[in-house]
Amino acid sequence: MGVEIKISLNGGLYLKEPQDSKLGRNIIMNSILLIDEFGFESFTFKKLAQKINSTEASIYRYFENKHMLLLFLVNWYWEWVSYLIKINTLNVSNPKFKLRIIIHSFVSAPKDNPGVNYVNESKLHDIVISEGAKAYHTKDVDSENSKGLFGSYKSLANNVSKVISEINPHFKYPFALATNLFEMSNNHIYFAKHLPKLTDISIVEDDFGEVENMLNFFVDKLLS
Amino acid sequence: MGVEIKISLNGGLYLKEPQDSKLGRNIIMNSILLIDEFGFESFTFKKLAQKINSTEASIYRYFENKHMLLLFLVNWYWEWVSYLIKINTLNVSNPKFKLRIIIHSFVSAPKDNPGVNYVNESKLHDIVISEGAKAYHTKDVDSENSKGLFGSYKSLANNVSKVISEINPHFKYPFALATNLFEMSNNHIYFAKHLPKLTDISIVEDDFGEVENMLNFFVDKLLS
DNA sequence: AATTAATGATAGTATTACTATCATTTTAAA
DNA sequence: TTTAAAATGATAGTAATACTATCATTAATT
Repeated sequence: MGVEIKISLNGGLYLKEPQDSKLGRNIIMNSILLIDEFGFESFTFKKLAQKINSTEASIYRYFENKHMLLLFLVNWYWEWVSYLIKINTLNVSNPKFKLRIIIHSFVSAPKDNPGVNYVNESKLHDIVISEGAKAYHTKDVDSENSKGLFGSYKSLANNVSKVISEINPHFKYPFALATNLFEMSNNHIYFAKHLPKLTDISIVEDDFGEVENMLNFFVDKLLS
Repeated sequence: MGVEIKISLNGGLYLKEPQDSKLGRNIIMNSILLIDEFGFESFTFKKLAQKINSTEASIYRYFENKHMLLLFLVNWYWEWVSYLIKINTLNVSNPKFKLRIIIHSFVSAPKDNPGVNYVNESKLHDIVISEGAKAYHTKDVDSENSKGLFGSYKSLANNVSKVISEINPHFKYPFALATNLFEMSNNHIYFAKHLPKLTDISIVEDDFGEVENMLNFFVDKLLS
């Protein structure tokens, strides 16, 4: 019943597609809860197995290791944001307006949006904020990148960079600005919560409006 | 012989001041080399002990664990950058000019600068770029922050934010811009090397000039 | 020369990150 | 409906990691 979204990801991220089985979806759902609860370092497949009444061995049949699982989640997240952006900008042609909607889509994505029942998008957002950078800060970046394991993020960045270039075709840094918007959003939400001296943003009751305003201000200034 | 710099850091970062003993300095020096070589995840105190012909137990007398060691290194790095900025801007009063020098100081810091013999500043810079974000993306941020373990970064951000506010007292995001300059610098150097589709920057022969140009461009636009 | 501090050597423990094997259950095909 | 195949569970085991503890030795200090 209702609309079902299935997000398709690079096959190199998993050993067996977790979205296609009950156990797989359970792994996704509860890994999000556990990583959010304990942090990525303290998260283990054993804990996850216990939580879902399964075994380590079974989880290893889906994911090579917890790093791959994190990569999977992060890619899932960016694909989902891409999807949100797509539907939110469907009939919008003005690029300036489009970029505003894009920013709103990824800053406030998890709040009030169509989701998938086995994914808590809000907690997944928190994970991307707190642990996302670890997904690509590895000794294996280059080999993982060549396998396309960062494809979702790259494709999103590419799309946003196109809108930026539409607004100002002479702007020299469309990709850097695009990625910087994502990184800044995540960073300053994190700073506001944990290292407030590093930002001017404050967050009250999960309202990321100030972040959105800041990004819009940056964009306006930079592309003028 | 020559000028000696000793960088003083929050005592909570270590169990025993490593800069004061031969073994301690050896730990610092070789941990930088090993983390750079293997990446933080694969770096262990055992490997380090072997490399310096010492023992795990001895290393544990200096640092609680490898996370603390990383925090120490990162703080050391930011203190060192602060020091560079201070001497490079000694007689500069124009804040716009000052900010340019600041940017140059941290982007190209490790290239041609007075250093400390037991620290390879260039490799330490690489570590900050590749692993730095892990220092504060932990479940223990809050408690570590309350102990002042991110003090060096915060104080640097504070100083830079002051210069930003001098340039434009009406600018609403001096702290966010300051930290964003650091994060952007590190991120885009990393992207240029490993995920070039995420940036417009390219780096040829360790010349970070393009990064510097980009940051200067951003600053000029945003503060105008 | 005596005392204290720093380091080394060695051993041991709990946890992690897996891999392997076989039994059982579920699903799909004939 | 039976049969085969695929998925999962149960159990065991291994190598490495992240420590802690104890005692011996060496170096520094008084």
